[in-house]
Amino acid sequence: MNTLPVVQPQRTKRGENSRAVIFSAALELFQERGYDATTMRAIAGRAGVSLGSSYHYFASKEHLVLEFYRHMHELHLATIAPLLGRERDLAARLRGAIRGLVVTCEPFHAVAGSIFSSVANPSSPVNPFGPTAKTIRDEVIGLYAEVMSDSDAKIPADVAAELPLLLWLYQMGILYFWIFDNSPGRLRTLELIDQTTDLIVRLLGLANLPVLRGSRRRVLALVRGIAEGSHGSTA
Amino acid sequence: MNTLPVVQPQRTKRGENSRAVIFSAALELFQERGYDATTMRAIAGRAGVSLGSSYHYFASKEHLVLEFYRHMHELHLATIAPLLGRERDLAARLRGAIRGLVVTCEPFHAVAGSIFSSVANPSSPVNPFGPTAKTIRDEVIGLYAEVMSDSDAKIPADVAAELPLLLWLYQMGILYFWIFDNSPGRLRTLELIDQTTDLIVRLLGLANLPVLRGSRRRVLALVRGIAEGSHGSTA
DNA sequence: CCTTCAAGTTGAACATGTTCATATTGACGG
DNA sequence: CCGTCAATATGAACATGTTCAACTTGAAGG
Repeated sequence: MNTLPVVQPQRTKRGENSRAVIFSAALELFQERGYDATTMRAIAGRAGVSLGSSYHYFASKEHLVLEFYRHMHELHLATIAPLLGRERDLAARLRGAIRGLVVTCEPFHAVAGSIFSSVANPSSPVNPFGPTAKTIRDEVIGLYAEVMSDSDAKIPADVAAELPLLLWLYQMGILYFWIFDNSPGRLRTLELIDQTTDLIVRLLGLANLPVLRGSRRRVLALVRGIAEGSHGSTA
Repeated sequence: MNTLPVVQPQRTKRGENSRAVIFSAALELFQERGYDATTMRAIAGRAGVSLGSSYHYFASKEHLVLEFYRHMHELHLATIAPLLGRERDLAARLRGAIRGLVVTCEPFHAVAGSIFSSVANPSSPVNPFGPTAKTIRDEVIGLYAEVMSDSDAKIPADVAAELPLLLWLYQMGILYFWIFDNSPGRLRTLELIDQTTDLIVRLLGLANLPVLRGSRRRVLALVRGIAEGSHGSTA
C-alpha cells in the first residue's frame, strides 16, 4: 500500500511531510476553535509554513475537509474492526458500526455543524454525492456491504444489491441528527441508533411478507433509479 | 394582514420600500448569476442603495435566503391552492403539492445548490430546523397538515399527529434530489414524486395491518422523539 | 563542482462578506 | 418655521479565502 510505481519521484520526502504537518495543524485547530473560526493563515502559522504553501497541498479549505473525511473513516474502521471480526448477528453488527461512527466523531461534535455546511453544497468538492468524493464514498459504502454480507442474516439478492447504499444514507441521517444532539453523553443519538437499527433489521425480515412484496419491489426500483441518477449528473 | 398595531411608526413608508427593492434586486441577481456569484455590492448597486443600507435591512446574505424561502412558499401556496380546493384524494393532493413545489422552484434550479449550502449549516439562521426559521417552518408544515386533513383519507390519530412533519421532511428530500437532477424537463424528479407519493399513501394503508402494528408504534415513537429533540436544543 | 529543472515555498494582491462611525432625512411637538 | 430624534443611508475599513508571479531547494546528469 506504500509502494507505488515510480511516478512522483521527489514529491514524497519533503512534500509528503509538509502535507501531513499542514493537515495535522488543521485538525488541531478545527478541534480548538471550530471550522469557521479556523483561518487558513492560522493553519499555515501553526504548521510553520506560508499561506501559499497550504494552498499548494490543499486546493481549498474544503479540500482539508475531504482529508478530514478520510481520516475519520480510517479511525472508524479501526474502531469497529474487532466487532466486525467477531460478531455475526446483523442487528448487532449494524448497531456497533453506527455507534462506532458517532463515538469516533465525538471529539469533533462542535465542529461538525459548520463542516456540514460545505458538505451539503452540491458544487463543493466535499459533497458526498459528487465525483471528487467518489473514492471515499465507495469505501464507506463498502464498509456497509461488509457489515451486511459477513453477517449470518439471509438477505434476498435484490435487497442485498441496494442495502449498502441505503445504509450509507442512513448513516448520514444519523450523523445529521447527532450534530443537533446536545443531550448529555449524546444519549439521544445512541438511543436513536439502537431503535432504528432494530427497526431496519425487522423491516428486512418483513420484506418477504406477501403483502409487502409489491412495495418492496417498488422501493428497490426507486433506489436503483436514484443511484443511477447520481452517476450521470453530478453538479 | 397589513394593519399592525402602532409599534413601528415611521419604519414603514421609506424603509419598507427600500427593503422590497433590495430583496427584489437580490432575487433577480440570484437568477441571473447564481447565489455565490451574486455580490452584496452588486445587490446594493442594482437596488440603487449603498452597501451599508443592504445590511441595515438584511443582517447577512443568508437572511436574504430566509426571505427567499418565504417568497417561494407564497408562490407555492398560490400555485397549489386551486388543487387543494377541489381535489380530495390524498394521493392526488400530495402529488400535486410536491409537484407544485418543484415547478415553483424551477426558475431557481441553478441557484438552489449553493443556497442549500447555507441551509444545511445548523448554525445558520436559514437552517430549517433552527429557531430563526420557526415561523416559516411551521407554515410549511401547516400546509402539509392541510393536504392531509382536508383529504378523504382516514388516517389514525397517532399517525395523523406526526404525518405533517414527516411530509415536510419528505419534501426536503425531494428538493435535494431535484437539485441534482439534470434530466430534461426534470422528468426524473417528477417520476420520483409520482412513485414516492403513491408509496407513501399505500404504506399509510398498510400501517393498519396487524403485522405492522408494532413497527408502526415504534416508528411513531421515534418521530415524536426526534421532533421533541429539535425543540429543546437548536444550535 | 556546475547546470538544470521540477517540486516546493513565499508573501503580496485581490474579492467579498461584514462592521461601524458618521451623515442625512423627515415626521412631530412647540 | 425650528429643533429633536429615531429611522435611514453611506462608504471606508477589516478579516479571510484564494490567486499568482517570483523565488528557493535539492537531486540528477555531466
